[in-house]
Amino acid sequence: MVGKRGAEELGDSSYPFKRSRNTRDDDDFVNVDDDAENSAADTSLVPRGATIKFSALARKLAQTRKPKDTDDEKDGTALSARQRKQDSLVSHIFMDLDFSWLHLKPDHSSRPLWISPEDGHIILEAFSPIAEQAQDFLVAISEPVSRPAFIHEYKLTSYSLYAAVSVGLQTEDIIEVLNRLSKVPVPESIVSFIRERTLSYGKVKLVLKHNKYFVESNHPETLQVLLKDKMIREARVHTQVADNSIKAATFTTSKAPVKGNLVIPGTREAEKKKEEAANGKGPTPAAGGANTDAELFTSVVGVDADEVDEDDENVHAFEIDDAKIDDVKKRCNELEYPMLEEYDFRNDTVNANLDIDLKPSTVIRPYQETSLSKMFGNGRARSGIIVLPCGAGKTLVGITAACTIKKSCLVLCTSSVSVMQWKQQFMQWSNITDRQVAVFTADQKEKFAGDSGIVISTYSMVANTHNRSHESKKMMEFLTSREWGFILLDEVHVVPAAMFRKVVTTIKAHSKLGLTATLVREDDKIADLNYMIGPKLYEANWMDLAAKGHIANVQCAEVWCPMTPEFYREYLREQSRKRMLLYCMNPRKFQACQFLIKYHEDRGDKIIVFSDNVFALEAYAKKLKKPYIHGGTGQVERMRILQWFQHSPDVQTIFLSKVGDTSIDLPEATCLIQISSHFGSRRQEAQRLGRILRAKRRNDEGFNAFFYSLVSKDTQEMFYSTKRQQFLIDQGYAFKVITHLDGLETLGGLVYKTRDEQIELLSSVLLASEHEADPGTDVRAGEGDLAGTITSKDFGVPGKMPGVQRTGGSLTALSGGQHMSYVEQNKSANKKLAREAAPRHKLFAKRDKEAAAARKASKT
DNA sequence: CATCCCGTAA
DNA sequence: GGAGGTACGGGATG
Repeated sequence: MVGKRGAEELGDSSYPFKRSRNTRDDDDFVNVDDDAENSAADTSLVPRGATIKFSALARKLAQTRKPKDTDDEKDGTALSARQRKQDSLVSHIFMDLDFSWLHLKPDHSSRPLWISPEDGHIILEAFSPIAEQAQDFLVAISEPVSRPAFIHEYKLTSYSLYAAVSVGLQTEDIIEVLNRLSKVPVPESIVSFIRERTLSYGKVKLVLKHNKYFVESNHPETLQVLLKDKMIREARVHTQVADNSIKAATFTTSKAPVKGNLVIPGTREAEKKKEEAANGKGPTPAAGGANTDAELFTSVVGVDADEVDEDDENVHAFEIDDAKIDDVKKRCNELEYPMLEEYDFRNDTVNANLDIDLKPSTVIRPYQETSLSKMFGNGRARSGIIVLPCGAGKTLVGITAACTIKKSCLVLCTSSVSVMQWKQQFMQWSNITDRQVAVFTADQKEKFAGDSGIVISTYSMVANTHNRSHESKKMMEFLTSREWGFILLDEVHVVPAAMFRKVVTTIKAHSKLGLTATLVREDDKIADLNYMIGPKLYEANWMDLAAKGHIANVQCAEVWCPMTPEFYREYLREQSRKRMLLYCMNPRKFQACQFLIKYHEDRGDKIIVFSDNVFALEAYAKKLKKPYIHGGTGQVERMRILQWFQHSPDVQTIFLSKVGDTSIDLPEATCLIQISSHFGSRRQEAQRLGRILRAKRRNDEGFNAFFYSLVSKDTQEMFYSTKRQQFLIDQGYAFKVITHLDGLETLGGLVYKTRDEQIELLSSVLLASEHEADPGTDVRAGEGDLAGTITSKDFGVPGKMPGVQRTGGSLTALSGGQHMSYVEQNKSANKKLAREAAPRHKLFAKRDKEAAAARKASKT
């Protein structure tokens, strides 16, 4: 709905909803309201594929509509004829998505939700007084699709309902609350969808016992159902012990999965406990503890959470082969019996406890508490994923979780830099000693002392199975031979990659927690996380956090830089691979960049300029006399530049290539400029924005951080830019379009001001791109060599990149994003312009000749 | 440290 | 619907 979202839409195929619209015939909703106010238009959702404009139009059209319609064929009155005509008119606009037949509740205005009967999309009026509560609830049961300022869109999916169930919500409560919040009665299709999907959820568990995996259930029938599946049957391991009913030895079932007196450290509740203890009162039984969960629930739901009566005494289980865990989990998901992974860590007597706690001074923020309460809601540790924006303290959430579980813990990150950061954070926030935190990277292979501790490592270190040094082998043995209480997966969105997913199976852990800021990938693998790690337990709303001051408030802008005529002419002539270089090196973009740097340096901002293209990066940095770092920059040099940037008032601006996206620990910056950002990667865009979210609040104005994308007008860049912004727009960020920078012309020392300078630049660009085309040049070797332009044979072929253009139905339009839609108008005119044998600058005459000669030579 | 190889993103 | 062909990091090795 919001452009083409593909990758992150979970469980897309799983809708049983029919597209039929016979409801009109078999219900009498339409006859209920004689109230003129309840015109048909009000009952229409803002449907998929229709714009807001359409709905306004529909309202107008339907204003005269009388509530009675359709079945009075026999009347044949002029009225019903007119009605039919109008109906068909409206229907024509909405096509299949005309939901005007939905019955609107009399007090609909006080209810914030619209529910689409067809695809499970839920629209929330974010301006409603109870929007915040409704949002809490919706986040629990559905996937946020888009959350701009006023209208939020969510979507019910199998996975989201799975998540809802695993956080403790029950089928009827979900339906009840939905109904309470909705302007229309929850459509039957939705009710049955929820029932159907939640029926089997939570019935099967995956349990780790004595280093072996068991599929466990209270209902032997369920296991029989699963065993009917060939794949699962083959994964089963037959043990000599009684096959079907292993009585769990250590931590089966006992009783009631209520939160009991589990206290997550660092929370207000923990504070309370401490006070009580200090007052000598001793812990009041079930003080706070048992309540907060219920409170949380009731505050949202308005009904009491029933005591869950699971667990009769007998638990049935069968063992499965560790190598096939991944497949079995996947299969179970497909069979609609997703396996819960819960770790009853407090009753685990097999694995040694770890003496770890948060430092008394550490207090966690409300949203961190919320996300953790989803994880520990029933007193056990649920596996799952927590999504928090960068800079919102993901690390602390992970550490707090580790402090709650108090068992051996394995932390996995993407780079060795972040390994060190995690260690440092562990030392900073918790009372863990240096000896208990072991680091496992290429240069450090430590083991912790004692029988429990924390190991921090990288994915590649653990996933790599071949070609290991002796020490690594020994270390791996250490990691794989033991049972881990808890595994923390940093940047969890990388896990679905073929290599990294191996870790999930090779390491045996009772519970897993994935942390990420951007749960999107440009491929379709993100859904795999659901069975690999677990459901998404919590996803923060960036705008909320910004509003509450936890992360910076960012002003986003896209700066449109027109191409100079010379550059544009070359752009139109060139093959796709050189095009990109041309629009990166557009002199006007140079100027815009210079202007913005100047402007923000004067304000006292720290500025980071990103460029994916190393050639452009160097050219810009050298021209504007700023330090730059790219992949080829040595470690020492990097540190020096970063030190300058952080401490020296003289260095306010640095230029970074892709290195800055990951693994460089960037100091705080308040302004970010992108000069080349290719291939619409939403994750990269979000990650870069995250670099400035830590910015401290400044009191003097509303925004305290700035994010600019420089885009050459009328080039493919516009196209990718729009796509890249999608994620942020869905998070509620509004991109402003700046077409003119005030005062740019008068800026002193403006670069490439004269035409001659521009042409010189152009020729150097063309020279470079020629040079780059030489076969056999090692891209990595050359400093100053043109290190690679990304190309694709589809690059720039119209119609070849589906889904990048924003479609009319997008709610993101409401965020101001509609200005972003970019379609290259009148392409044929462009081509024509390019074909016309306009006189080119004499500088290129020679080059053209050579190029022609080269082409000829290669043909023969 | 440079070099290889591999893996990843998009 | 899928490959694209590049910048980058990590690990192992000499």
